[in-house]
Amino acid sequence: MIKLTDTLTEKKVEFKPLEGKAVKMYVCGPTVYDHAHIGHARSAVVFDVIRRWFEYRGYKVIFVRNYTDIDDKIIKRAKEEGIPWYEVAEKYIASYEEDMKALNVKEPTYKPRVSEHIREIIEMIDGLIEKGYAYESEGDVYFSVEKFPEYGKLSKRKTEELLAGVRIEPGEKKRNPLDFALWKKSKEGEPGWESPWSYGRPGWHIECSAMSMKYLGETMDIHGGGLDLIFPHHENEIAQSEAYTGKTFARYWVHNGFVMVNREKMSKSLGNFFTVKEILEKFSPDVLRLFLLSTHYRSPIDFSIERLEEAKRSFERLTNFLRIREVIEGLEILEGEGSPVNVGAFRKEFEEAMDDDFNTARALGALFELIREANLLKDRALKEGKITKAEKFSLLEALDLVEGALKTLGFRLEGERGEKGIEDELIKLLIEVRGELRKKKEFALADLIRDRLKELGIALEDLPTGTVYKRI
RNA sequence: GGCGGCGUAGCCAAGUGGUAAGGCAGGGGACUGCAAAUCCCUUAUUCGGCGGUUCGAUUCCGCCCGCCGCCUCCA
Repeated sequence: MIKLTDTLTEKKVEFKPLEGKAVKMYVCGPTVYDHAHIGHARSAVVFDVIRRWFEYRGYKVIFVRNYTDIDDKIIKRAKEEGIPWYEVAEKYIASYEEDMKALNVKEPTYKPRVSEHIREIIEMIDGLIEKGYAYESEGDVYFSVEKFPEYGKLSKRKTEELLAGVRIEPGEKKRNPLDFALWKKSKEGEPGWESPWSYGRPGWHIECSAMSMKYLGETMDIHGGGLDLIFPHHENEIAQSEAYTGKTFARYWVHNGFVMVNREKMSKSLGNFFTVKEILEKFSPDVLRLFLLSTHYRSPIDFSIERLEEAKRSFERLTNFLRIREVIEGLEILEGEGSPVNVGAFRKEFEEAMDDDFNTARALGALFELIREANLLKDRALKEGKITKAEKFSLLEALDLVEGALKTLGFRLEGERGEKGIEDELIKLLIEVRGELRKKKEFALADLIRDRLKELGIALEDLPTGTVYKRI
């Protein structure tokens, strides 16, 4: 049973799918006017893990992530760069996808773009006008918030309170200051599409409603995104969608916390952001992922290079463990039972943690605990040079669990088990030669091999059972 | 001002009405020809402060202090 925290009810609830063993999931993707930063990465990784966990639990996940490829910022950027808006969009979609691939975020089932769904959007706006929820005003179309009494239910705001803080702009075309645009008439020289109201473009919120309905139907299971989207974006999505269909739009709302820098939200406007690309130049995607998953997805996480350095060392503890496989393979088998590691208990703890609102921090904790126990057994066996069948089996089981669990969490673990290539064969040959030299106590030569290999990025470790290597 | 969240060891971070997971750093040890790496052990009588409920609270309630977010575009 998977539990998750639903923003709408503000409670941790049991997830029950709308139909069968399927999860219909929509996550708000980026507005593509710049490279993604770590905040975007967090959202992407968090929902990637959620998706992967549902799949691990046997659900078929239909995952939709949109691209907002037409909006004011993109138009502004196009002017700055002196290229058409669609080239800006194209460029940053490519950049985003490159990042997602690097981060090992699974490909969504659908990746709809706003500009390719204008027809659906117009249809929906038309329907909302027909039902009396929206009105046209000088080429713009607005959603009438007062027609939807439940407005504010997601963000826990009352329309009166919202009105109190509103400043009336001069030349306002809205009937009510809280009304939001469904369609915006294009200004001179701006891109747009023909519609019944004007040559214009969709407002920001309507796109997600129209596109999610196209791919997921009128009601979806999970709608996700960053906390900052709750108001007004998701609130508006609920209003227009539920007004349109008369049905529940999303059955569960899931929101991830912010990435902070010096206790402030990482954002474009504050300029305190690190792009995914610049971080990946210094740290592996797995390290970044471990950093992001070391805190519960709903809590804020403070970003810094120091934190990443910590995550890196922490990650090494995981991968070092995966490398003990070859060590235990070489041990002599001893009669008897011994004291095997109770791997099942750790698997249970890991799964329970993940089932409990995707508690990755707790789940990772369980893996670290297992690693300590397994290392303990390994060290003892290594000292004695012997291991019982049951113990060996439990260590192999532990290795499988840790490796499998990490992969389920989306870690790549590339190169952690040693690729089989000519390069590796050559390294093994050098290790063998060095081993012979060491036996003859020709340490100068042996050390030369070790030093030269290190210069090439291959670190040797002399263990009681032999020498192993890893790339650094 | 309205709404929401947070405050757990040097740092990061889980967690529960019954006496504090895990990671990093620090200290000690094992292993080693030397080294590097690795591994093990160890570090909170205590969970922002003050009251209350309770046999018992870090966990529930109230107040206070500090920090953050949303209320405008934002993952």
